[in-house]
Amino acid sequence: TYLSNLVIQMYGKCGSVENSKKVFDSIHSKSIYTWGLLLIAYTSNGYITQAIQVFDSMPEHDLFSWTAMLAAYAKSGYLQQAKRTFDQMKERDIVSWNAMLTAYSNYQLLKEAKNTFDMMPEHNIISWSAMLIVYAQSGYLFEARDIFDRMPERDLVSWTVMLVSYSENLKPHEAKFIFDQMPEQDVVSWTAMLAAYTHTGHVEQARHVFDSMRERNLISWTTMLLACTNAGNLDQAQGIFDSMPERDIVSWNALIAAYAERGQLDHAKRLFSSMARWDRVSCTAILRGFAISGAIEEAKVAFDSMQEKDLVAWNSMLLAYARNNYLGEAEAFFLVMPDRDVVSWTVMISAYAINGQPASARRVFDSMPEQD
RNA sequence: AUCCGGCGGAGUGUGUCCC
Repeated sequence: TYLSNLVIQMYGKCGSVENSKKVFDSIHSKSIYTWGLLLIAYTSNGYITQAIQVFDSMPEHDLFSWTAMLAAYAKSGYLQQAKRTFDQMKERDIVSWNAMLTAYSNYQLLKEAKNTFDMMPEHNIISWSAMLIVYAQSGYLFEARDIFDRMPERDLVSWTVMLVSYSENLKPHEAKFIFDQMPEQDVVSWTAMLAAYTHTGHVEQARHVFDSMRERNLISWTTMLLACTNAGNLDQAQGIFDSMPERDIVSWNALIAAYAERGQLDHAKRLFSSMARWDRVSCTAILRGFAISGAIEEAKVAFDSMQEKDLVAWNSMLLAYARNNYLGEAEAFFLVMPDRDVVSWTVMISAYAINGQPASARRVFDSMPEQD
């Protein structure tokens, strides 16, 4: 059983949840600890349905399983369920409080995050970091900095969070200042610094950071690739891509999107067809390339080929119709969309407005449920 | 034998003056 537990955990960490389950099933006397391992195998690989099943089948729950379930709900987009789980807990420790807090932080619910923070019996470095993030992401950079200054202790992660906060608010110089002050740096903070320059179009500095890194991983390489594409240096980006020691679907998608955005469909298609597999980001990127080139039918093919379409994909297809003056198709498409957000409405309304049909624009505008 | 079941940090796709 000792060994079996280890094996469940090992498979879980490798993403082989089926194997975790097999080993689990082969164990006769399952401890709460064993149940917990299977639960984590599912939650950490995004299998929310199976996680719920395991949770509901467990003979008893401890703090670990409650907290794991709470976090799993939050990560899968079920914030209400996460909250309900939290409320049902008989006892809570700082980890479960933090899980609830970071859930709110991830959903950018500043008020709820702050309430949770204030209600917690104690705080640790993770609680402070979560608050820092939610303030920074809500645009309250000064408050975020204040939290950083008031934190009782800081570690590598808190320093990096502060750096990223400046980066996300497009303040690369402040980010660099933090970077230079950090007691130590690792590949994550280096890459965050690289990203700060990338987002703001400082290719030279990005290049300098990249060249100074003593360790690089996939993410660093992809960020450098983006620094080139953002500056319009697609040849350099391709060069980076070609010299990457390894590539994953994100790096492929990044380069495809860059070609697609500039209407370099031949390059985009060449890459796309060389990929081992596609996800909805790849498909949406190539869709956009078709749309920009006016190849509306091929765009639709790309759209239809997507396994799971999200709102971004739907909006991209809507925009493909709208930008190519297929207004009738656009509205028909708009009406069958399973979901609409402010982007969908904006695209639809401006499609009519740009085409000199203010009455139709107005009609769509007035049919919006909430006019934000 | 420091770590070794639950919480925090970096990369890809959609609209938004003008261009």
